[in-house]
Amino acid sequence: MLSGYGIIMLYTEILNDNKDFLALYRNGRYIASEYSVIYVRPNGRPYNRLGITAGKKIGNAVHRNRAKRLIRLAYRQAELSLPIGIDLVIVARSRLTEISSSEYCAYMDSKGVPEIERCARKMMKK
RNA sequence: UGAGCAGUCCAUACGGCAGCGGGAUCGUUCAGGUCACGAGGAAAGUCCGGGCAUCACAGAGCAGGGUAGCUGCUAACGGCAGCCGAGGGCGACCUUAGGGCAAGUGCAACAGAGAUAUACUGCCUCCGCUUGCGGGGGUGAUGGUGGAAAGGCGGGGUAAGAGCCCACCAGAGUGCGGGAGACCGUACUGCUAUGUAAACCCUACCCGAUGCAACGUCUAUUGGUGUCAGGUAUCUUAACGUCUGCUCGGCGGAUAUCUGGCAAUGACGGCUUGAGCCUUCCGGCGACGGAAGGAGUAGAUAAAUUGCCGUACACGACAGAACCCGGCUUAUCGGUCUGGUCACAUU
RNA sequence: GGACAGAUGGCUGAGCUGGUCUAAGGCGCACGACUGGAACUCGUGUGUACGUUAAUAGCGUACCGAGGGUUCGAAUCCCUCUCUGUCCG
Repeated sequence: MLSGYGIIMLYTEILNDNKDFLALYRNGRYIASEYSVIYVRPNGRPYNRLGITAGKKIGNAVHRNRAKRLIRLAYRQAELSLPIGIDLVIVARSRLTEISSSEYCAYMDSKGVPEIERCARKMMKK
């Protein structure tokens, strides 16, 4: 239903309200690595919501754009294997600009997705 | 051949697969297919100048801000071009906030006798006597200090000295000649005037304020808030509000309360063809102007150009549009071409 | 995106109508006094780098975010950058 929106394909909307970001930072679970920090929280909706943060620390506008692209790419590839009905915020870290996209996709496949699933399941039970 | 100077242009290229943004079109009302297009020379810093929009417009003055050789170019500029002066370089050429302290005021620490006017050490002379001291006068050459000591240097002159006089140089004024002008050249006069205006200031010229989160249209909720209109009560012709900060002046009577409308939220518009770019010709030393012809859809809104693979080489820097232009400044791996200069060699 | 502020020792914070006499003052730190021992209080000292030196002493030079300029002289005035922070109907 939201495919016309572009960036994200199937079940995902863009998260763009500052309140939602703050709520996730406070109440969500997080998975940290040297490339990124992923915040997860169930939202009780029939679709997912994704937010990306690329702060000033990462570098100039070119580097920030690259970080966002990499995260979007990785999310798109991992989307089908994710549970539906969660909010995600991915915060980029400065190491992310130094690696290639395949490296980050591999990380998401092997570690990111299972961790997100685990966190989501735990919080759903509550 | 080497060194160096000034400027122009380019910003890895090509192919394959997957993907993104708005648009057109097919299809159908919702998936999707097809097509072409899709970041920069600085998109940056926000340092200037405009366009555009809203507010205010009877204006006038002061304050405040900016610019600073001249002539031009331009929509405009603190930009650019040419020229002048000063400084640097053998040279091509480069640098230059470059009006006025000779209108007034201020400041100039320390040092030094003395800092914008003086007399410590001196030099000369007169008087007195205890004969190397005291007093009067002349002088600003000498000594040291300082960023700066009353134009500089040499000669004449003198008791000693001094633009007191003379030559040359620097500066000022006046006349004449040249130039569009900044200025340049020259003659005479006069006898000289410290630095600082990126100190106040003076002179000339320019400047209304706010910025696309401007602003316009539609729309949900109306409790408070703001604002506009009307009613009621109170106070009065001076206050208050507003017009840029102030003054004059103009406009609105003001405050409280009640009723009604509007605003916010969200969406859409503003949003991209523009003082635009390229080529040729004409005018101009040039910036630039004119004419003819040609090419050409970035317009997002947590924000689009990417990921992977292959080939080639110089192994790829700085860096991402957010209303739009003209500059300036700063960052930048390198490459390309053009025009001068100097040195050496050969002819 | 736009409009504005600021940057001074380890920390805080004056100096910003240029002057050479020290970059005030407070906190902190070190040492000493007070005490049986501490705290409080009082006193003295205390930035960094380089050079000199046997030397941790003393002396000299430089440094007020960075780099230029004006000036005899700059923390102060002017210009260009860097960084930090604030505001937006």
